[in-house]
Amino acid sequence: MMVDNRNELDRCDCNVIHENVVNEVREKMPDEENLYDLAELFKVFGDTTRIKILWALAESDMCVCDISVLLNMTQSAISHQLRVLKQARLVRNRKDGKIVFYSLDDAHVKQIFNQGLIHINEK
Amino acid sequence: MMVDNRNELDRCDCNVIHENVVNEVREKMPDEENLYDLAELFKVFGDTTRIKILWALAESDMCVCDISVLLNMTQSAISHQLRVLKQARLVRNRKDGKIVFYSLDDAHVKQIFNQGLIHINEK
DNA sequence: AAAACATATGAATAATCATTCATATATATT
DNA sequence: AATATATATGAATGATTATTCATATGTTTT
Repeated sequence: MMVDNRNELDRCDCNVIHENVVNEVREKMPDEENLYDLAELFKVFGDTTRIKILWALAESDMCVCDISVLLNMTQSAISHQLRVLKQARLVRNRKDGKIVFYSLDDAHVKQIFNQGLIHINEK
Repeated sequence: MMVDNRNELDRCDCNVIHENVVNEVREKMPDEENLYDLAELFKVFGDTTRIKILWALAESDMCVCDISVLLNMTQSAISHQLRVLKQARLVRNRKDGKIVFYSLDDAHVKQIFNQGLIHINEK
């Protein structure tokens, strides 16, 4: 009995229309892992509070309290988001007595943001 | 009676530590609207399925069915995500009979993705 | 030592959202 | 005309997550 080896997968409820296109694109797709990491990075950028924090830190190092005042949000909310940013290795912190200063830990953030703004303001 | 006009806001449960820093950063912050739009854009990028679709379309125009097969997902799931991408003006479509072809509607997407990959692979 | 302060964090809540399922629409084929 | 195909879409569901609240930790001041 012949095996059905068309490019038709169980999850897809339609037929392949352009098999060559699919195969060519498949070859050029980055690794699953890279695409996952990329989505995770953008997920971090996809929140107004975190965008604001990053933009602020691009201007100057700031302590948690300063950021809370700047964004008019509770210290707790800011601390939680700083943790997310730190886990994504987008910010780092240094302690000075009871004050903790945060700073940007990536030179590309501003560039990525500017690229995004270009898209937004284009149309 | 004196008005308390320190830079202390009701939402923040701590005192300003570096008022000058806060004021300087505040001046340089982009408009609230721009920051919101930026977060919205990155929110769209912050999903593996959408990242994959965009990356695929950067290689070649594809119909909905092709994309479903490529990503091994249902046509419905792909259609829903294509709608999100279209609303974000990241893709456009053209109809050819009963087939609908989607293509990238923005030249910067690939650049933004590459910047993101640089961050990911840096450390 | 006690009080005040800056920050961190766990649990709860509310909101958002990706996918699925069922079905609708539009076009092509028989 | 009837059937098959490609795509779109509304509702439901389950998962994720941003903020709040309460509280813990660590440091400084009195």
